[in-house]
Amino acid sequence: MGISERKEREKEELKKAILDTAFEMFVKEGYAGTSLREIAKKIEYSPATIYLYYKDKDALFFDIQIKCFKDLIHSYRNVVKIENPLEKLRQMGHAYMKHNINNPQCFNLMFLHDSPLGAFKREDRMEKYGNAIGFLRETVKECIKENLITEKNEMIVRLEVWGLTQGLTVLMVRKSYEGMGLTKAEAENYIKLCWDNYLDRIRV
Amino acid sequence: MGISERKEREKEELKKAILDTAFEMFVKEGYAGTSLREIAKKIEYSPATIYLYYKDKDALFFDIQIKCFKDLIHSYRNVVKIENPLEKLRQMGHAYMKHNINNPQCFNLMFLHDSPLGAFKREDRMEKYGNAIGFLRETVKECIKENLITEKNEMIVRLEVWGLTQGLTVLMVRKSYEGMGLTKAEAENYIKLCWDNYLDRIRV
DNA sequence: TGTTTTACTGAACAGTGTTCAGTAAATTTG
DNA sequence: CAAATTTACTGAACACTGTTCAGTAAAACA
Repeated sequence: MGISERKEREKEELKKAILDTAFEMFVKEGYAGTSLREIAKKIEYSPATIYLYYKDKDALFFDIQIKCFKDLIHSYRNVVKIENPLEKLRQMGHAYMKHNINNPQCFNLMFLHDSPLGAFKREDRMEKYGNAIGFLRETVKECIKENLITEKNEMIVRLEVWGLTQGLTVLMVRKSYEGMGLTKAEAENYIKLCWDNYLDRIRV
Repeated sequence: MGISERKEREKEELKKAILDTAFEMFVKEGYAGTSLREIAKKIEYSPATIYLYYKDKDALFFDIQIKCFKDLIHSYRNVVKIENPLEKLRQMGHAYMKHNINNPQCFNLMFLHDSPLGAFKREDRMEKYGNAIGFLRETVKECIKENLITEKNEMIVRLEVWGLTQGLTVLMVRKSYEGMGLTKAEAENYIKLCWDNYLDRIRV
């Protein structure tokens, strides 16, 4: 069965080529700025061919989002090793914000772009950022268990942590700091201070 | 000069008709889901006519954003009267989140949609949410001045407040709470708790 | 060798934002 | 009042977009 295996391999290679090219363009130009025709031209196939591998633009976009989430989770690789849960939470926040500020378009695609998310089943979505959510949940749980923070309601902490880091990131990515008379570098410094400040306040 | 005045009035009426129809559609269908041809059809004019009143779709969208910001600021009308700065800040946050949760598409258009914002000069942007920013700045300043909060760095407080409320709102609008196993009503309750919690922690 | 399956494409459809020559009516001018 | 000009608008076109589908070569199988 060597032939059919080779064919299978070739198909997967083409699918990967589509995905990689699409990723590059989505990240550079955003969702609206990326056209399937351009992707097709870059990989030297007809636009129709893409439809043999992806149902439509949103199905392709969904896989792009997954790739973005994988990259995000990968940026946690040094954080997961940290012993102290509160320090782990702190580094997690910093890693999260830093990664997204450095990859603003990925952040857009993951959290800010709207339409296609709703088109997929809840389970599909779950799987996407399931790991990231789980990591946060476990770390918060450890912090409470080891009596490192004053707030004992796990959900409250999770929402505050997520809300604050997410909000500060949006502030950076959308350049809202400009309206406050800050440069990007200044704002980035303040963001870090905010996050450390918050953790210092909730620590026991 | 009654005639030219009438003409001027008619022109403004048509411009308003375009804006109102566009607002309705932008809020219902989002930026991408709104087409100038449909707007034109609704007001019973040719698509080309819109271009006599707005340079392009983004110029129209810019005015829509201003309308959204006006609505947002209007939702503060009962908050501004509050005497105690810290209580004013609290109600401000609640009003902000409530308004945006009830008008998620406006929130999208104001803060989450990306492309056209960058196309306008900084001063134009400033003017848009200038009042909202100013209101937050003044309230925070009062809180510090009257020694109501422990943190004395004005910018830190402003960023934390904005970041947290913005982040919690994004969490609601983008339904991230679903990934945490919460219903919308539950999440909305938690959000409020988070915000009150935060303020209780920074109060002196 | 003939048949079927596979992988792909060209052309078309319906939609988009945008431009511009042209037009009919209203206004101003001679 | 008639002619010239300005005003407000439009139809048609251009260059795009996502998407579909009949058709086609080549490869695999019988």
